[in-house]
Amino acid sequence: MSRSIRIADIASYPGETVTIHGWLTLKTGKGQLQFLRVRDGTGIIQAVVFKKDVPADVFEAARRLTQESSLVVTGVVRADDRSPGMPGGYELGVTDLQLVQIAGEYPITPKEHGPEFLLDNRHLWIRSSRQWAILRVRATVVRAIREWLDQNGFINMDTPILTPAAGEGTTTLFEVDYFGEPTYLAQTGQLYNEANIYSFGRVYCFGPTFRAEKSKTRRHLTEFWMVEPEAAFCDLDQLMEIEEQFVSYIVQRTLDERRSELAMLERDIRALERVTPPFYRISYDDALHRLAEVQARTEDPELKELLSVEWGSDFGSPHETELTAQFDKPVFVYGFPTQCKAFYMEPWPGRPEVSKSVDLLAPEGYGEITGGSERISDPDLLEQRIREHQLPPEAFSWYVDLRQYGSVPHSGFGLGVERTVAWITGTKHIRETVPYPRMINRVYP
RNA sequence: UCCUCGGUAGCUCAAUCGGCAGAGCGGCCGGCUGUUAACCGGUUGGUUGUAGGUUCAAGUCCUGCCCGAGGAGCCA
Repeated sequence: MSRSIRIADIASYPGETVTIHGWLTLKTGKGQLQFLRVRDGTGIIQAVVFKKDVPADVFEAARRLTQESSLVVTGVVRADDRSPGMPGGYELGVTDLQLVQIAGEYPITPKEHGPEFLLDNRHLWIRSSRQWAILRVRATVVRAIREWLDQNGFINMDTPILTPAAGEGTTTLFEVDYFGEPTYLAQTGQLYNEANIYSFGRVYCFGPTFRAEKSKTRRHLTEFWMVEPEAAFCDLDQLMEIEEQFVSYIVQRTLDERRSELAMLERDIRALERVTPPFYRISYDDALHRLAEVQARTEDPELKELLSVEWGSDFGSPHETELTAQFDKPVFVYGFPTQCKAFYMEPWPGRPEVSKSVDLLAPEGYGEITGGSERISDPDLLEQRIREHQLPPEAFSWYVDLRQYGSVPHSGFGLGVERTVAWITGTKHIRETVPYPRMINRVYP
């Protein structure tokens, strides 16, 4: 009876006979030699079955294995530079092999496939090595998020997913029949966070959020995960300091724990190693000047058209791409026009047309990963803004109420998990950064 | 919602001017002692997205619809 081990720990057992429980990801047979690539969830290892080393029925079983067949394989661990895997450098000289199940014809072959086919087979696609690596990075990112916040005085305070018709306008909300009354899936926990800081000081909510936008781009999901920290006695400058510490920690923690996964994904590690405080800070006005320069320089008429932007408009994806191309790590853009941002943002001192808002743009064209602001603390101004935005006052009465009892300057931001994982892993489309993506026209599987 | 491109074997694709619907991979059978998406030989595999139209003849041309991809807007 040999010891059962995990492939991740293979380097601890050179020369020993061990047993691995897993699945066949790939097989290349060569007469009396069968190379089995076996996956157990923790890693991948090559198991070599040589006809003369095993009983005839074991060799026959190895020969008959199909892709994704489940098996229990026993063999001697030996170092071998030729052996692929994760971690590589070791292989298993098979002495025994038990079949658990011969898999039927597996649809995902080691060749190229299109996105529609892969998404229809997402329940199988997650077994592929690239998806495996991305989702392991995601798990680390999620844990790093909680670690940093928990270690820096933020307390986790869950906010509701079923919400009344509040939010920031109802057009992008999914409606749910709540015992005959319409309610909506949350698109933010921020307003509740603002209530919670008066009891806990610094809080965060972390969960799925929902946007019914008919977006069809590589940066959008209808269901995505967002962490939203909120802090009392915190102005915009202090918020940016929190954000850069937070994001840097997430990236560095991922480099510590998931370096080999990032290498599998062929991510440029050095670009991530640069992600340390301080980040660049530019104002909206400065950003506008930079975009005008790019626009004047470019000879691409299409780009020229896409980059035209008036003072007062929010940036689109082309603007973010051009801006972030000028920096080698994340850049804050602060001080957006009041008119293009949400109703609750504090005005800039002496410039009411500008808000104390800040977006964090990831480099390499990944765009906005956080959006935040200092919130209005004055009850009269807040009520005025609610009127200006024609929001139903009764739905926001509790929110205004917060400003009656010890109102303080406070700030917060939201960070999109999928966009962050896409940036860190170098994944083009965020649909690969969540196990089961929800997009317009896709809720299966 | 708008713009562009696409839909042919399980998968990825080809099919010239409208003239017999093909290849690679996968599967199956056989061969091979170091394969890395192995290789070699054989074999299997089709309601060309859908409904109409034009034509002696439509994968190919025309019209509607459905589905997908990339982008815009909006956003994290």
